[in-house]
Formats: sequence, structure tokens, C-alpha cells
Amino acid sequence: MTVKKVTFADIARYTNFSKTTISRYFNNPNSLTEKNRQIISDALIKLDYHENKLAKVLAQGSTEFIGIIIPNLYLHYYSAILENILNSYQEYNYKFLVFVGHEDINTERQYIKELLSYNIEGLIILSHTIPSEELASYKIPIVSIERESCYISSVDTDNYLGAVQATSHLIKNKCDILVHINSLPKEDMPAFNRITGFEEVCQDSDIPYLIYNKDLGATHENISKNLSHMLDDLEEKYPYETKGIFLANDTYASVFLNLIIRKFGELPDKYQIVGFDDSPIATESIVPLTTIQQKIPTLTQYAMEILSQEIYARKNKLSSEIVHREVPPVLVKRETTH
Amino acid sequence: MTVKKVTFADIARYTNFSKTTISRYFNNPNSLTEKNRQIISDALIKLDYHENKLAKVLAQGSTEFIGIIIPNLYLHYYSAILENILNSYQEYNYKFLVFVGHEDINTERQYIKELLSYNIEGLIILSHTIPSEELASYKIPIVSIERESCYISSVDTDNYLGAVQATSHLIKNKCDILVHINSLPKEDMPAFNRITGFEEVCQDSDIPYLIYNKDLGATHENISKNLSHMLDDLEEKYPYETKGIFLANDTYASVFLNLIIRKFGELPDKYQIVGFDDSPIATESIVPLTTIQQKIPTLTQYAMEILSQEIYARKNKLSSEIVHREVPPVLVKRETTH
DNA sequence: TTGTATGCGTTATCAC
DNA sequence: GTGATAACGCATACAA
Repeated sequence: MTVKKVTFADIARYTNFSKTTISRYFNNPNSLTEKNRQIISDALIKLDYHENKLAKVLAQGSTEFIGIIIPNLYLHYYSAILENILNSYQEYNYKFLVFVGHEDINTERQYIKELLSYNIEGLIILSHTIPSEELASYKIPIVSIERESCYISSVDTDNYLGAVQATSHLIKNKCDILVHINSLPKEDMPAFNRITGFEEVCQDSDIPYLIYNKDLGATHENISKNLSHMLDDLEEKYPYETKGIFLANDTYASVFLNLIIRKFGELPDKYQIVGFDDSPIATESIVPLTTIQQKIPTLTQYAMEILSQEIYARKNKLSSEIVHREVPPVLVKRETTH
Repeated sequence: MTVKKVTFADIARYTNFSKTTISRYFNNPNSLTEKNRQIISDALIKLDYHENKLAKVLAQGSTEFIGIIIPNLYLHYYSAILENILNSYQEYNYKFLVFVGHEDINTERQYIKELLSYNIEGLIILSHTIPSEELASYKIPIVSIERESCYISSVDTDNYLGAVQATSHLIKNKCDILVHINSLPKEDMPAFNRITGFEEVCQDSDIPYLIYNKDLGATHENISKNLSHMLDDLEEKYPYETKGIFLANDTYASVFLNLIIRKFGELPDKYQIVGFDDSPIATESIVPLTTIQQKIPTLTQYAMEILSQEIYARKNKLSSEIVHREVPPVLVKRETTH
């Protein structure tokens, strides 16, 4: 232990009340007389009392802790989600214990175990290593964001709709060839629907299309190298056609845009580019990117709503069903498309 | 309360040991016989026991909680710091309760109060609203990163050295006029030394210099507009000179670079640009930015070292002195300087 | 090696 | 309106 803290016992001794009365001062003040309330109030200041929520938790159960496991904070998308979740404190009063997953399943299991030992009331999970079936077996309120979620509640962007918006926009802009660039998302991930959506719209349109779906690597150098090869390939196959390129995220789109500009000195009319996310780079790139905006505040708001309802249901031994909610994204037209 | 948890009492009843023996199984297993250890081990699994660290905390004191107050997660710099701090869990086993400050002093005071009520063992603070003198009055181990820190321990980048490196590099590259662009940092902030360092090197060099130090705004639009005016101003005053521009961060540098390229179609030899931070945008911009790299892993490592030492000292009632540690940054030469 | 009794700082259940 | 007492789940000093 460190410095001895002032407790209800100290206040009780000082004021000649019982600990019970001090407790009531906080939890049911109307049961005290105005005068006695004042006496206790003065004593609290005089003795410099500070509340101890851990003792309260032990006595009555609810920690107001929520655990978060997020893959990384390197991608702006994840940082933005985390920031929005943390901000919900103002509304829900939950405190957040945050872990960064790093895609290692056993590490993440250890994190969950640790979180459970602190009696978290719920868990928000964005990392994708642990199957949702296993997560469901922990029997705590849980909601996922943008990951596989067969057995747990989830909030996802409507990726299919996003891809439809992007692809339709490129078609409307009279592209001769449609291209989608992605980086091997797993089929059970919501983001996989960016491929599905693209493909189905293309097939309905009779416009030729091409999908590059391969691991682009994690570093800027690798991403740049891989995208550069794709650009060369496109130039070789379709030198004169207007190419509509829909990339899986704004980082890829920005790198691709830079490659084009370094090659041609400008963004030629025969290239149209759509990214995904509307992360800051979309605004800050040399030519502002047309992109599919994910509604991050809405995503996190829904996640907190679902989670707090599940927590409420669990406390009151009500049953609660798994909820899957999708948030429609929005096409933001900027300067990389006509 | 929710579902009834299995406790030491249940294990004790089941195995016919006392609660004390069960406790010892965890904290001093060698004091049990191999056979009894096995009996308890089996019972734990059979009854599906899960540890309750909150009860442990109440009984013995240390929560292993550390509070973090960070201004935002929008800037990659802060996300990167947070990610590194969170990762220290692997080494130190501290759990982190994270709050986002948003530059409101009363909100942040409320956060600290909440954190204290959960008996955090230490606090890491990056937001700058609460004066360090007030922070020191909370009498808990505390370390700041890149903020005013007269009365508390701190870890900062050596901003002065960073500015010296940037400015010297521009001088070595034969710039005729040196320019620094900043956004009104407070004088007691470590980042203010980027101005001091620039100015002193310029004065020593006899090369003319110029400082634009004004609020550039928070949105990309405002930053862009303000930087655009500065670019016009420079073109008017120094049309033929080689201009060496040192900007306060990579975002500004990237926006400035884009303005130049949109104006001239390329980065002319008469412009040399140095940013600060080495955030991802420095690598990903259309011309990779020369920048001053902040050593974020080192910053956070030192912060955790200092904090854990202060926590150790406090637990053992040792005195501990305030420590101010500076981390030298590194000049990363890329393509915006010769 | 194991058990008893007590404490950690609250809240909850009865009394009065 | 107020108080005594027993929880909450674990750790620890002291006994045996």
C-alpha cells in the first residue's frame, strides 16, 4: 500500500455518524437531514476524502469497465474508431481498458482473460484473429466492428453498398474499363463485400472489368512497388481506354495517384480514381480523392447502443438477441473523378 | 450482480481445503504438496474458476492501472504514442485506462478524478490544459510527454536539436533565405524550441530568415489557405532565391509541398522543404519529405521507465526526484531537399 | 504444510 | 433518520 486513504470509517469517526450514514450521504442523500448533510459535507472536505470505486465495485458488482481490443492504431481508421468510442464516456460513463491486438490469437486470448479478471461489463472487438464463435463462448456482452461476427452482435459499414456506389459512379463517368484493387480480405470479413459489390455491378453493366486481389504488403515501399506493377500492366493492356480504378482504401488510392502523377506529370483524364474510408489522406493528397466515406461516428454510436443494451439485459437477466447492424457509407466526390 | 462467479470459498468447499490454501495455490504454490496442488488444479477447471483481480486489489492494494490523458487520436503522432504505450503491457503488465482530453480543462479534471477513484498507480499525460503545478498536487506518479512540465517528470523530444538539424541541413544545401512556419506554440511547450532552434542557427549563419508564426487553423481547408498565402508572399519577396522551408510538422510540409507542385507542376530546385515528426504522410506524399524524425518508441519507453520507477518508489516509501528526459531526433533525408 | 481470524472500503439488510 | 452487522472475494499475520 501507499499513502493511507481517508475512508468512510474516518468520516464516520470524525462526525460521530456510522459508516452507513456516510454511505447514504452519497447514495440516498434525501434520507439525511439538511443539517447532517452539511456536517458530512464539511467533514469530507476537511479530511480530504476521495471516493474508492473499487471498493464500491466489490460491494455492488458493476465496474463500468469496457474492454477494447483493436488491431493497431497505425491505420487512421482504427484511431478514429477508438477516439469515438472513448468519447462515449461523456454519454455512457463507461471506462475503457484498451489493448492493441497485433494479430496474434494467443496474445489476444490473454488480453481477454485479463479483461475478464477485472470484471469488464462488455467487450468491443475490432481485431479479427479470434473466431466469433469462441468470443461468444465467453458469455459477456460483446459487439464487433468490421470483422467476422456470425455468433456475436456487430456493427459494420455496408461495404457492398459502398462498392456499388463507387463502381456506379465510375460507370456514370463513362469509364471503358473498371478496375478494383484489393489486398486479399478474408471472405467472412465485411470488407470482402467491396469485391462482391464491385463485381456484381460490373457484371450487370457489360463493361469489362479487372480485379487485382493480392497481398500488397504492409510497408509503403511494398505497396508502392505492387501498385506500380499494376499501373504498368494497365497501361500496357489499356493504353487509350478511360480506366476507372476503385481501390480498397485511401492509402492505396493515394499511392496509386502519386504513381500516376509521377508518371504523367498530372492526373490524365483517362484515369479516374475512387478510394475508400475518407481518411485524412483523401483530403490531403495532391489531388483530393473521391472516396467512399465510412460513417465512423455512427458506427461507434450504434456499437455503444447495442453494447449498453446487452449489458442492461444481462444485469436484469433479460434475454437479448444478437444484432447485426449495417451503416450505409456515402460517396464523396472530389477531384480524382469527373 | 450478474451470473454468480465461482470463488475461493467454492473451491475450498469442494476440495475440503481452506480458502487460505486456495489463495496459496496461486501466490505461493511451493508451500503445497504436489498432490494437493493437483487436487486444487483439477477443482479449478471442474468448477470453471476465473480470477477476480478487483478483489485482489482491494485486499492488497496495487491495481496495475495507469491512466492516460491524450489530446486526440486524430494526429498520427498521438496515435503512435498511444499504441507504443499500450504495447508496454507485454513488459510491465500495466492496464491502461484511456481518456481523450479535447483541450477542456474541467473535463480533464473530471477524468483525473475518475481515474483516481479507480486507484490508478500512475498517470501519463499528453494533453496541455492542466498546469503541471496542479498535476503535481495530486501526489501520484506522473510523467508527461511533449507538454509543459515544470513540476512533474517528463519525456520530450529535443526539439531544439531537431530545429538545429533541419536548419543546418538547409544551410548546407545553400539556401539563400531560410523560412520557418509554425502555428503559435505556447512558450512553455517543448515544441516552442523548434522556433528558438531555428532562429538561433539563422542568426549564427548570417543568412536572412523569416518566421511565419500564426494560427493556421485546424481544418485542412484553413491550413491550406494560410499556407497558400505564405507561398504567394515568398514568391513575391524572393522570386529567384533558393528558399529553405522548415515547417512545424509533416502535415504542414505535405500541404505546402502540394501547393508548390500545383503551382509549378513539380518541386523546383529553388524550394527545399523539411518537415517534423516523420509521420506516414512524410513517406506517402507525392515527393517523399525530408523530415525530423521523432523517436516515438524511445519516448514511450523512457516514459514507462520513469513512471514505473516512481511507482516503485512510492510503494516503498522511497523519495523520487522529478526527471526531465530529452530524446534526440534524427534528420531523415528524402527528396524534398538536395 | 495447512487453518483461523482479520482486514481492504464499500453496499445491503435489517433493526431501532 | 440512523446504526449495527454482514456481505463482496481475496490476502496476510499468526497459530498449529
